[in-house]
Amino acid sequence: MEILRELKKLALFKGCPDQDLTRMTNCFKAEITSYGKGEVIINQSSDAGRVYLILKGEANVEHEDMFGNIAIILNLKAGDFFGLEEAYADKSTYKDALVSAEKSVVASFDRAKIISPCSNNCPCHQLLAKDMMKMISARSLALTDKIKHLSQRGIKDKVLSYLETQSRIASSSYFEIPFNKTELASYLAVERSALSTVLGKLKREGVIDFDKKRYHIKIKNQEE
Amino acid sequence: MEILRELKKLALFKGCPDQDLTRMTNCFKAEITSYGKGEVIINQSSDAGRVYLILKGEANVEHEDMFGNIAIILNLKAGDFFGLEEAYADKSTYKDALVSAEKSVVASFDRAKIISPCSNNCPCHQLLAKDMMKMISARSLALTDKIKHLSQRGIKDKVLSYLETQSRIASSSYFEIPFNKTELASYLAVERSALSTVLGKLKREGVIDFDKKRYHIKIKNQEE
DNA sequence: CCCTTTTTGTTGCAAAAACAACAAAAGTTC
DNA sequence: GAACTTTTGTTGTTTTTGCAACAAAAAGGG
Repeated sequence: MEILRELKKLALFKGCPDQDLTRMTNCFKAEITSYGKGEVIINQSSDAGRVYLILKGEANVEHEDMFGNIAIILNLKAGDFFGLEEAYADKSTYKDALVSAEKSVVASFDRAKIISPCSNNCPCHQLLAKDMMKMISARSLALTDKIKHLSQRGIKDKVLSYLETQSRIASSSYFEIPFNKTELASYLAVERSALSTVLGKLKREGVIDFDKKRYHIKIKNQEE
Repeated sequence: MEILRELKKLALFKGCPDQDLTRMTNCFKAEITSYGKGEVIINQSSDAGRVYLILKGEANVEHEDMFGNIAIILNLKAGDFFGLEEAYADKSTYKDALVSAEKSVVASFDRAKIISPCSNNCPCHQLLAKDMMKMISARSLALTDKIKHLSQRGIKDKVLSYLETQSRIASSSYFEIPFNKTELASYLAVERSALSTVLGKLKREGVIDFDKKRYHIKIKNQEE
């Protein structure tokens, strides 16, 4: 089965023998779908019946507010999930949309099977529960990081806060981000053209350098 | 024991018989401490060895950035925890501080005992695990809500987005928020005086009314 | 009740961001 | 490679926010 091959690549299932994986995917009613760039995987406000797991590519969690503005909340990569919080917190609808950011492959599972102990007594299910806990916790910490970026006073500080976090994640002053300039503006909740101006200034000042999605922090903020 | 009385009031432990509660609190090495307004319960960057549970009063999760600006990330009430994400995601330090927002009573537990199945086989421990999952998920959703407020274009939209969420939580157009104006500015990451101006304008326009920490949304944003 | 501290509202000014419109550059498609 | 689409940078104008300083109001503490 193709599902198996993809799942096995993820850290989440690395401890699972094939046999157990098959049993689990059956139990979870797993389904796999491919999406092209910009395709909506699941719509904002729709029924939260399934949990989604990115197998390949990337997807963005997006939110449209009452004025029609669309903000990118979070970028998800292979191994990341969507909808798990709603499942555990028992929310009946998603409050955000999941949109494929490039060609992607996404698995979805029956939410009820994921959150409650399986009657089939799947061997890896308990292990999985702990991993889920870890993933939700990591998500929560990531959201807190984002709040710190958004809490910065100006565009310059917002973007530097974000880039420094990305640099830390990559453990290098050279790194690639998952957003183009338009998407970055949406992620940081600022005007695209204003962001462009600020980035240009930072480049001219020699603080950072960038090309496409690749960035380089040349001078780090040396306080504290 | 005093601990018992306080714990029993929380939804988290409502299913637990006294006997099991006692066993658990011993097992978790529970400690209880009282704090006055403004007192630091746990410092940013300190070792993340314990998990904190608010028993009485309120506390704020605060973050100081490299410029010395302090932002209120989140307000915690009785029944809310701090440090659980770090425990499950295996982070060794807290990246934020926990500060008592008023007179409060806080329990703390050994993080290792909380996250791994107890060898004593405490009867409620498994039940607790599921509740933890629910709480972390709820936290994650709350952080996403906050990101939506911070993603709004101006102060006016930020504050209205926040107030509408609070109104929804209270299921009433009359509600009380946990922040004074200074704290609200810090929570929404805007200038206090600018917020004051905007709030005054919204009041004069008849959109909202407020007194101290009590607010009333008179005209709801009627789009979408 | 007086004194002190904290909170809140106000104002003028400077700085920054939003907005709009456009042009250049890069990427896609056929 | 020509035509089209998307992304990016630029500029000028308007609006908003940040900042600083101050005064009034409220809260807290002997």
